[in-house]
Amino acid sequence: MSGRGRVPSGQPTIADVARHAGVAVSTVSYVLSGKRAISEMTRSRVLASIRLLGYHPNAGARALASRRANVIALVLPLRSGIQVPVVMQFATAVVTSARRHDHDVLLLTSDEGPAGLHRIAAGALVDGLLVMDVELHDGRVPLLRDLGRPSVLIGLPAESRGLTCVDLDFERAGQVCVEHLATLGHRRVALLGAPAAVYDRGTGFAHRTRAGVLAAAARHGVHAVALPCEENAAEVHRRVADLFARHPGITGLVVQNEAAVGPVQATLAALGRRIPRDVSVVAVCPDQFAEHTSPRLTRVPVPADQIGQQAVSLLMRKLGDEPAPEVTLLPPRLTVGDSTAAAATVDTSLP
Amino acid sequence: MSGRGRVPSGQPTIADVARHAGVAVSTVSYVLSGKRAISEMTRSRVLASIRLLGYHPNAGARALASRRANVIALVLPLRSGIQVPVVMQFATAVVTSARRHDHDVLLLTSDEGPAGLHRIAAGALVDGLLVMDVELHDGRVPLLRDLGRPSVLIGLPAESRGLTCVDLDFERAGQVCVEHLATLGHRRVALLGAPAAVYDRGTGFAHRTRAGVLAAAARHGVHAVALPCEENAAEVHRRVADLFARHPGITGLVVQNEAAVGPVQATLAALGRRIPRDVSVVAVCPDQFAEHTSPRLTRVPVPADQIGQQAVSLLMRKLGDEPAPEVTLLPPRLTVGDSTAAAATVDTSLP
DNA sequence: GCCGAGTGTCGAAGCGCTTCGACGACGGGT
DNA sequence: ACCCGTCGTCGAAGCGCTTCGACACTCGGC
Repeated sequence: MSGRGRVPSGQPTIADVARHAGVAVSTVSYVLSGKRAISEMTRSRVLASIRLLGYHPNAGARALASRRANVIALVLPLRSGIQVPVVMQFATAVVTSARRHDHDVLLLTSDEGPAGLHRIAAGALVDGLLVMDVELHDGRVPLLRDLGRPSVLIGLPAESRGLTCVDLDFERAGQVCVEHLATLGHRRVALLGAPAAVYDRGTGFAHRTRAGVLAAAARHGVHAVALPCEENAAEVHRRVADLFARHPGITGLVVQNEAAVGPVQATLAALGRRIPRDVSVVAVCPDQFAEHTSPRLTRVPVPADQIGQQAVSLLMRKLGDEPAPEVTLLPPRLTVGDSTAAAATVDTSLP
Repeated sequence: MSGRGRVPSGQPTIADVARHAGVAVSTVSYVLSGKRAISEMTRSRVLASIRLLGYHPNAGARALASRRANVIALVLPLRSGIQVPVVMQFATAVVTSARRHDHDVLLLTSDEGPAGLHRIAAGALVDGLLVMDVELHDGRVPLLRDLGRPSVLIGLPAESRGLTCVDLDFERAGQVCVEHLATLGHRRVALLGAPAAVYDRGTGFAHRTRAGVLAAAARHGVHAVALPCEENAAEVHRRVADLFARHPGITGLVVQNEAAVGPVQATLAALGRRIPRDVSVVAVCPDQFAEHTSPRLTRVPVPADQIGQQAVSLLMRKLGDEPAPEVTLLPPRLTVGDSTAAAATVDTSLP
């Protein structure tokens, strides 16, 4: 036993590589980082040794010395009313693009609260943060401001100064839906929005969509009602039946809630209203989902991939101390399916 | 300017705490880790300084010195046919319980492949791995074996020796569903399983459920057919209609696919078969989902929370060098809803 | 009154990496 | 022939933490 040595980790270290290649440790480091010129000969010799020994730099040591962990945090919502598949799509998009920038992703849930963010950021476990599902008046915003680490929000709080935010332009999305219906001659439409709880906590995308719908309706002389919409079949049924009882002339529906689409279809069928003959339906939902319903939905997809990618790019820019725009809103794109058609002459004799 | 010093990070270090509390650095460390006895007086003085300075240990330094990153990797599937909400539930359960063990979670997607796992593990970014959606003959299994880091699989590969696996006992789940139907007097049942692609790649849970269904059926003298089931409405409709055309006597349905439940209900309605009067339906799906359908489903939930928690516990045990069982199968629990009832006298005059 | 077994604390040696300054070797301008 | 700038490499100093051995003390037992 040689004194107080601990057991070696087993993994080869940069010193092993240096020894094997017959160069200094720092040279190996520079080969890896490219921060100084290295002759082609040395370079290839070092790389060969690295491959041969199966060397992987120790993340902790690297983080300690360089003050960069090459890890970003992804703060996901765990709340009710979130659109699970969309969130999942975000997450994978974020992981994939982060890897493309040579970063890994640490998964946080908001339920550890501000303390969690603080712990992570202060402990230098991550270099920057990506925060999803931001509310209009989000308590985490001031925290992010003085966390001392770059961050990007997915979503748009009421006050975005000094922050970096990315999102779909939900207001435009709402407008686009209504404009599509208006063009088809619909004069009375309704928005089946997010669950009431989502509006209550002031989640941006729900409010902005509603605002867009109402604004576009007003502009085009369309009568519009907006109501929240829960995700379970029974409740959807009740709401939709009630809606048509009150407003029998409605011929256009904008559905914001992927989970509600199925029940809405079923309810319309039960009410004897066919899609798109009697009622046209536009949904805000993933393309993949829309393609699998019958009839195929006319929809405005939430481009989770793009948003995720964009968010990562912006965060990387900030990590590199480059300036980043405060607000990036991606333009919505409406894809016409088979669930919308020209408005029929109003037939008030419908049941 | 004092020579070659770099800019200090801004965060207080353990040395700052030690100085402030008037003790040695090592004493602070021992207060934090509890690995040596510290007098109550010193202890509280140190803790006060920590709080006052807002000290958070640097994760990199800690990882480097202790050879433990206090981070585990969660390897999520990104494939088609996965049950997104269930995966999400897993993920959150894992994050939450990991935090309870003072660990964070690094999110990996399998699409970086084995190289990704290797990079992470060799670089000591994580102490252990949690791998989801394991296939019967999963290519990652041999890799995990010689990765040199503890791992726990969620799912059950064909050969589980030397591994640690957690899952719902899907075989029993299948049995329980059939037994429930058999007890109610059903004599012809069908399993609408996972999408064909899921069987093709040999995903354990799908195969095991099918085996359980068929075995229980045989044992109870029930006639059973099992068929894969895609997730889009049109396809479901085709399959189900075809099924009843071929086997008009079927009165019991086991549906394994949350996404298929809605379309199945719609199809049955379209075929003029009422639930549960004409057809009883048992689903393998989350409780929350089952509660929101009408009628409320009889179901065997996948206890994603429990599985996730259990997986983390096992991984922690392995990280502490304690032995862990190779296979942990959680017993399924059937909850009776309103979608199953006693089999009606066979009425072959049905359309 | 002395020994041995704790207790509580300290100092120092790393953990594996990055980065800074230094320095020899070379080459082009004058 | 000389100086200077550039290129390629090296050595060493940390980064902030854990952990080991050492070293006072205190206390009970004989």
